[in-house]
Amino acid sequence: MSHQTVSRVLNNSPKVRPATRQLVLEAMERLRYRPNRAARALGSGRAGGITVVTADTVLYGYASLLQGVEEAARVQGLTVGIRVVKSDSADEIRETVEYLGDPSAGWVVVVAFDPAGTGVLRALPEVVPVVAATEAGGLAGVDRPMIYLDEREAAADATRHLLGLGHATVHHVAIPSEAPASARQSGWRDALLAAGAAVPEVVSAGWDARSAHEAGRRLAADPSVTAILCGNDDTALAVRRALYEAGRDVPGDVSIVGFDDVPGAAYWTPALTTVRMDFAALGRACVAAVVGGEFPALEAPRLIVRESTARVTTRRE
Amino acid sequence: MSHQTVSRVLNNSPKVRPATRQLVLEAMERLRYRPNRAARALGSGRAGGITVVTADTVLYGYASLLQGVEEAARVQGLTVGIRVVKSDSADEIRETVEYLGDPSAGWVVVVAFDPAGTGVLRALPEVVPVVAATEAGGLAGVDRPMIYLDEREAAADATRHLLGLGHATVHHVAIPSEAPASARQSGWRDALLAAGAAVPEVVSAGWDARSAHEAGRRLAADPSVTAILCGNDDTALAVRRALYEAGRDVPGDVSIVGFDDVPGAAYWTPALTTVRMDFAALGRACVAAVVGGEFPALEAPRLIVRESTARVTTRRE
DNA sequence: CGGGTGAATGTGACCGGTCACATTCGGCGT
DNA sequence: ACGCCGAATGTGACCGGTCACATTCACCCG
Repeated sequence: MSHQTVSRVLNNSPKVRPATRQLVLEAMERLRYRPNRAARALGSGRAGGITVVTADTVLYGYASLLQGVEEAARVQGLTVGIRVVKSDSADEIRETVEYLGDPSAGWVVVVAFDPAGTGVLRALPEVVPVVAATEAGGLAGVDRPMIYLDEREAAADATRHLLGLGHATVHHVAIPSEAPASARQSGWRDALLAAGAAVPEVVSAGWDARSAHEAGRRLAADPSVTAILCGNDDTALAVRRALYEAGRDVPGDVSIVGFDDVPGAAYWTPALTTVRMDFAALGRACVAAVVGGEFPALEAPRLIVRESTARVTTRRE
Repeated sequence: MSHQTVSRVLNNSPKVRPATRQLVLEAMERLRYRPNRAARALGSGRAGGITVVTADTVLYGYASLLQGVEEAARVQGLTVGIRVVKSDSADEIRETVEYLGDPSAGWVVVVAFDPAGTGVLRALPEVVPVVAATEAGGLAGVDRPMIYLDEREAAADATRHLLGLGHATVHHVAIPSEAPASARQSGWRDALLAAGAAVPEVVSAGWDARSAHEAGRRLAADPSVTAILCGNDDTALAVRRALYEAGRDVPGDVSIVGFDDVPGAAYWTPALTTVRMDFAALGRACVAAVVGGEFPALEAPRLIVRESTARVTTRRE
């Protein structure tokens, strides 16, 4: 029995008789043989693995996507590596791209939710097999497979929900990943326009709670704001805090809606009305796209109405 | 110039003249040469990387630790892989151990906060170089390097803080990772004992918000509980919700304390009094322990008093 | 029953480094 | 100027698979 035959059963090539395959499999079991991943990668030129490039590992969306990638990769027998790019500085992008240039990095999944991610995606040489998880709509001028969750309709739903509750308009606090033409913003804006409501200026916040809190303070100071659509749940948390500090009740005085539906959102007080985003499924889809396995259906993001939104009241006690 | 000399400068062996090294370095730059990681791993038998074994990637403690590992690994030029073990089922542990048996897995960091992690740690063959992030005190009967954050004193502090506020005793909701003799529980119990307070039965909860909520409901139903030390911040969130549903105000009627200090904790309403745990530093320390770099000082967990704890009132309006 | 044919298996080189060892170099003592 | 010795460099095998190609096998047909 030659090493080649063994190699063939490992890669389950069709050119091996079932009986022979069985024989090899038994021998492998008996000898407790485990193929060496490094040797495999070296010989074939490509690695049996995926590396995910991300700007963060703690934020819910990123962590959740990573979880999805890992899960899908594991069932396929693929290793998963992780590489964080903190910023979109030229140096950091260059280093990351060099790192990914090594064939043993394998397939690459870049989380292109932010400038760091998109920067890497743009700079990656043609030869590196990559798939990107992006904002809805993908990235203009990039010719790479891209997958996304399209939350445009859900954003519009959320806006209409608020309008339907009697709010004159809906304000929006954006997170860093949002472009002006992003699905969140355009869904929100279009719904406002369609309803003939005023389109307030977007307030921008960072990923950190502090800046979201600051954004919340600005809005809380304006008595005309009664409904806020927040870029994500973390933002909503800080905005709600700012509202509380200003003495404005949620949802009594102001209604808020988040994005993501973090695991605890249903347990907030008040429970948060938010848009559920299935980042883990997005991660699994990325793996399928890059290695070509079963492609899971991506459930569209949808609004989950809970307690943080309410009919506007004209109470003046 | 032989390939061997190049290999030597790559591994910065001392046996190469500075002038020669410089020459090689320049040539590498000119040729845009990048060493192939797979070939390196194959030739040397060991991989230049770390793989993190963890039961979860989304929960704050785990995600944060992973972030710390990645950061430290990246500055050392090490790759980082990730492998999740969802449960401590025999099959899953065996598969994970087999996976780690491959030399190209490199050094291993196992997050042994739970049965899955400790199971892998116990089953790992002697030859696999590993370091474990564990509960305070380490694991009995395991002869492996272990690093931990010792929150015993902080747990005692939190308990004393609550007692000092006039609460007769402090209840405790435990998370899955806690052993009865864990630092959290023994710190809490000892402080109670030292103060001559009753030691209530521990209420156990899972990682999920639902079970924490259920635990909270049980406590909320008992009018004698006025102070609760929660196993982590996520638990505290759900417990606080249960209290709210039962019509009990926080901190007016019941004071709660969490563990971890998740990024948003300061922005809760009321802001959460909690114990800050620096999981990222723990992750960095694991890398240092396993590859032998700069060992960062581990800051001891400490109580951060905010708004969710207050003096017990005897108001009966 | 020989020849032809496609499927199954074997052969040796090769991936890009590292390792153990051989060789050459450079400076020193005499 | 010679020889010596340790330091610097070069040589070839090897890690454990994969690849391209050669060979053998089994079976069918005339």
